[in-house]
Amino acid sequence: MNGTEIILDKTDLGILRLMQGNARITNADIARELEMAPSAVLERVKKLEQKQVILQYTARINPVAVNQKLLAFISMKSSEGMGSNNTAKELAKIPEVQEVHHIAGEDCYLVKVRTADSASLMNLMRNTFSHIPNILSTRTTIVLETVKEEQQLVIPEK
Amino acid sequence: MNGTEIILDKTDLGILRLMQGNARITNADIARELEMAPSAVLERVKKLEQKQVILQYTARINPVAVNQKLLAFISMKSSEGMGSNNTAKELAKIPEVQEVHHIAGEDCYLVKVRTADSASLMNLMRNTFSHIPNILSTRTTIVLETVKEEQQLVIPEK
DNA sequence: TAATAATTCAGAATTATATTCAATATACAA
DNA sequence: TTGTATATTGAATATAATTCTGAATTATTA
Repeated sequence: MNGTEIILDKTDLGILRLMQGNARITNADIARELEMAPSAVLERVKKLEQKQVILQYTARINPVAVNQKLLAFISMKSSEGMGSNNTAKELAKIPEVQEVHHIAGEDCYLVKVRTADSASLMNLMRNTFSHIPNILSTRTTIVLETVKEEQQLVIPEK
Repeated sequence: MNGTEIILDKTDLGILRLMQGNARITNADIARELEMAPSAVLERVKKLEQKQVILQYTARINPVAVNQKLLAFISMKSSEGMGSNNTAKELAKIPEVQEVHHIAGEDCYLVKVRTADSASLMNLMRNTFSHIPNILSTRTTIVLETVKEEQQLVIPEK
């Protein structure tokens, strides 16, 4: 028992479902949907934010519209011992790096990167990745086509 | 020239930057930040939505809070010919599947999946993936720790 | 069990924001 | 330059957010 357990009831899950689908939904609309008072919705939303159940409200932007056409996954081996993840933390600081996962198996990290094009990916690897210590090797996989990309979670009914 | 080119000016990019950081920011606050009238912000936001520059407003939810503790990447080979991506489309329909990418190289698809635990991943693969035709082989990589996960884009200044 | 405390909620009042619209301004092309 | 389309402003109005209070429910403790 570490005091961090989070218990969410049906109403909370309803709020999360609505906000995951549309973060700009008004409290008033949530209230109508869930048949409660807007003030009560507001209270719950604030609590969900405080408890870090809601991590962020974000607008998903079309990468092509802002000239970020290239998506790549990079597998990286690191010479770091298990337990420390400084390499990962360094990677995480890079804005073009969207994800850093420590994975089971041969390769230590899986890194998701988005840049304008392959040339800028090269630059990023040469200028930025190369300054991060402990990277032994990298294997870059270019995405040719993205069929689905979102991180909507499956929120339980209850 | 296909009429679909999107030209964004400094103001649009400013709006996108603010909304990417906080989708629940008010138009009034955007207006203050960018020194323009709230009504003008509203118009631009609507256009950005129409043009599909803004794809969605979403709340990022802590996966642990809604019992989605397991994250995995699955490499899949498909017997489909290049060009058709029906397998990918089928995969995309599955709610637990967050991403489907067609990648260059040996494996045809990279699939990102989130479930409650390894048992439910097994169930998903046995019950759902197995019904999708043309999948020749899969290689599942379990994520041990996620150091960073977001899809904030690097939005150019101008 | 009874008393107390903590939560949760609804509703009214206030404040702030969204939205609409008409009037200007601006940009652009002929 | 002049006309045309587009974008912006500012005022008015409609909606929504927020605060607060008290009532009701739920948990906690003696």
